[in-house]
Amino acid sequence: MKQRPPKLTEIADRLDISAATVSNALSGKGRVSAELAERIRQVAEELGYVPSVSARALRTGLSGVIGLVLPDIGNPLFPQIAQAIENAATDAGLGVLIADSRGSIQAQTEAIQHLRDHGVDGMIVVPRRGSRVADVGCPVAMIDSPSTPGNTVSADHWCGGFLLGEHLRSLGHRKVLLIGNHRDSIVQTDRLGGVRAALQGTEVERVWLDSLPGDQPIGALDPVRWYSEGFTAFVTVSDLQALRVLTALQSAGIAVPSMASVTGFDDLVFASSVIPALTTVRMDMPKVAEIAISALKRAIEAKSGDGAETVRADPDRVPMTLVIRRSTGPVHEEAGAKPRLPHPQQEN
Amino acid sequence: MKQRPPKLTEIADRLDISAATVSNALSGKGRVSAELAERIRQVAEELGYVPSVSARALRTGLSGVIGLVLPDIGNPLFPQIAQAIENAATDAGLGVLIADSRGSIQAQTEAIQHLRDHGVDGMIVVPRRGSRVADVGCPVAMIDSPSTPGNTVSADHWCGGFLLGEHLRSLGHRKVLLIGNHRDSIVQTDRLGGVRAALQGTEVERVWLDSLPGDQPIGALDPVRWYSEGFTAFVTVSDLQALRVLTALQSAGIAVPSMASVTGFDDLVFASSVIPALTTVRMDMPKVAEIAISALKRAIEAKSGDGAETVRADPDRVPMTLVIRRSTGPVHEEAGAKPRLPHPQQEN
DNA sequence: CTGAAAGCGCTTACAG
DNA sequence: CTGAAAGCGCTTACAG
Repeated sequence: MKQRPPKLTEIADRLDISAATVSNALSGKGRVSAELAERIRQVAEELGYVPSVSARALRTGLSGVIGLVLPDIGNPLFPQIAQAIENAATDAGLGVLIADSRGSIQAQTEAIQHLRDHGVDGMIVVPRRGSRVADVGCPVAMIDSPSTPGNTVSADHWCGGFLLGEHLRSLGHRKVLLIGNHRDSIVQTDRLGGVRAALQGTEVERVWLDSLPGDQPIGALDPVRWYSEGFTAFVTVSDLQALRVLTALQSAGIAVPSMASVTGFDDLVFASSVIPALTTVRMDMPKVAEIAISALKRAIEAKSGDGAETVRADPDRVPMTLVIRRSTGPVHEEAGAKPRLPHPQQEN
Repeated sequence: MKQRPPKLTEIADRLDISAATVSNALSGKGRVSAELAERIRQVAEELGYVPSVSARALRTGLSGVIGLVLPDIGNPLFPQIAQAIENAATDAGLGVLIADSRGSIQAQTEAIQHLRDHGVDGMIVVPRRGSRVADVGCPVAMIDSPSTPGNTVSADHWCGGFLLGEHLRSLGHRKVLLIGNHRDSIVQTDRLGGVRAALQGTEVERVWLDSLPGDQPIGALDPVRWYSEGFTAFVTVSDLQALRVLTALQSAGIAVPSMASVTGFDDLVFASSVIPALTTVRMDMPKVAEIAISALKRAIEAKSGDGAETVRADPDRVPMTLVIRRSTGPVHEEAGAKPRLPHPQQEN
C-alpha cells in the first residue's frame, strides 16, 4: 500500500538525463531547453513528485516554514489572526508552525527558542503587552501597535478609536465612560486615546480594570452603578468586555441601546449574533497578515544575500473599520429621539 | 553579529573525537563511555549546540513536526483545541504546523496534501461535519465524536448531554427546547441525544437551525416566541447559540434564570463573563490532546518499524464536565421556588 | 567503547 | 543547453 514518494533521480532515470537538469527544470531557472523542461514537468506531474523539504532545507538552509508566536492562543482574537496568517502564508508557499507564549515573558522567549530550534526561516510575533523581543537570530515581523518601537505592521488603533468616538458624539452622548483592561497595553491606550480625542468637549472618564479591586479584573466591572451616575455610553477595549457590560445592563433592566450605548473592539465571532448586535471596530486582518508575510519574505531573501537579520522596519498602518450595529443609538434626552424599545426579533 | 549555529563536527573537533561518537553520546544510545558522554554533553551545552532538524529529517525520515487540520480556524472552539494540542505536542518534543480546511471538504483535502508535502510525520485532524478523511499516507489521529468511524479520541458528548439533562430535570423544567445547528453533525446529535435521554417523561422538542428559513441559521432563532409557547429551558449545542438565546430573552425583558433557563456547550471564553454566566458542559481538552498526541506518536514509531500507516484505532472517550452557573435555575411555578430577580452585581 | 564511511535527496557552482 | 561532482549536517550499520 505504502508508496514511497518519488525522488528526483527517478524522474531523471525515466528520461535518461541527469538529476541536475531535472532540478533546474523544475525550479524554473531557465537553464534547460523549453521542450525538455516541459517533458520533465510532465513526468514529475505524472509521478506525483513532491520535492523533499528536508533535503532542500539541508542544502539551501531554508525550510519554507515560519513560526507564529502568539501571546495567548486562548485569546478570542487569536482565531482571526491565525486564520489570516495561515492563509497569507499558504499563498506564499510557507508553512506555519505555532507557538504559544502563554503566561510569562519567559515562556515567550522559550517559545521563540523552540521555533528556532525547529528551523523556521523567520517568525511573526504578536508580543505580550509591554514585552520586547530580544534578538532572535532570524528575521522577525512584529504585529503590535504602531507606536511600539520595532513594530512591523499593525492596524491603526488610534484612528479606529477616533471613528468610534465620532460616532458616539454624533449620537449625542454627553457623558461617556472608557473602560480599559490593562493600562500597560499600548494597543488599549491607543484605542481609548483615539476615542477621547474625538470626544473633545464632552465629559469623558476612563477606568482601568487592572487597577480596580478584585482578582478577576472583569468582575470589577459595575456598569449599573456607572449608569446611575449618568453615563450613557460605555466604550470598552474589546468585545469580550462589551459583552459583559451589555449583559450586565440588560439583566438589570437597562435596555440597550434605548437607555445606554455599548461598544467593543475587534468584531469577535459573537459580536454580530448577540442581541442587540455589538457596534465595534474591526481591523483588516488579512491585510495585516499579508503585509507581515511579505515583509518577512523580503527579510528572509535579503538574509540569504548578506547577513542582515534585523527586524524589518517599515511600519505600516492598516486602517480600521467602524461597524455600526444595534448596541449604539441616540441618547433619549436628545430632542426628537424617543426612547426606543428593544426589538429582539429583528435581525441585525 | 550573526553566529552560525554550531555543528556536530565542531564539538567533535573540539574534543578530537569523531562525529559518530558525538552523535551517539547526544542521542543517549549508550554506546559511549559515561565520562566521555558527559564531556560531550558539556561542550555541546557550552557551544549552544542544536541539531539541525533538516539534516536529521533527511537522514532519519522523521521531521519531528506534526500537522493540525481544523475544519475552521475561525471557530470559537479552536483556541482551546489548538492550545491543548500545542502544549501536548511541545511536551512531546513535536512542532505543530497548522492548516485550515475552511470551506469545502476539498479544501480539507488540499490542506492535508499541503501538510504532507511539508514533510509532517503525522497529523491530527478534526474533520468537517460528515466528512471522511481519505488515506493520507501518514499516521493520522482523528478527533471527532465517539460514534464516528475511525475516530481516535474524543469527549463523550452524549454523556455530557445527559449530565445537562439531569440538571435541568432536577430544576423542575417540564417543557424543554433543544436547539441544534446542523442535523448532519454527529457531535451535535450526540449531545442532544444525551440531553433527551435524561429528560425521559418530560416534554421535549428539538429544532435544527439549518432547516429553518433564512440564510443566517442563527437569525432564525426566535426564543421569545418559544418562551410564549411555554418552554422554560433552552438547551443549545454551543455557547455561541446560548449567548444568542440569552441576549434575545433578556432584551425582551424575559429574565434569566428566574423566568427561563439557558444552557450551552464548550465553555467558550465568554461563558463565564456574561451575566448571568452560562451553565455549560466542558470537555477536558488537555486530556483529549494528550491522548491524540500519544496515539500519534505510537503510530509514527510503529511506522518506522513496519509499513503500517493506518489510522490508530483505540477510541478513547474523555468524560465531560457539567459547569453549573447562573443561567440555569429552578422553574418558578415550582412550590417554594420564588422567582429570583437578577443580581448583576454579584460575581459568578 | 570508538571511528571511518556511506548516504538521506536535493542544489549549485563549475565544466563541457 | 546539459552533466559530473561536491556537499548541506546528520545517523547508522559495520569494523576494529
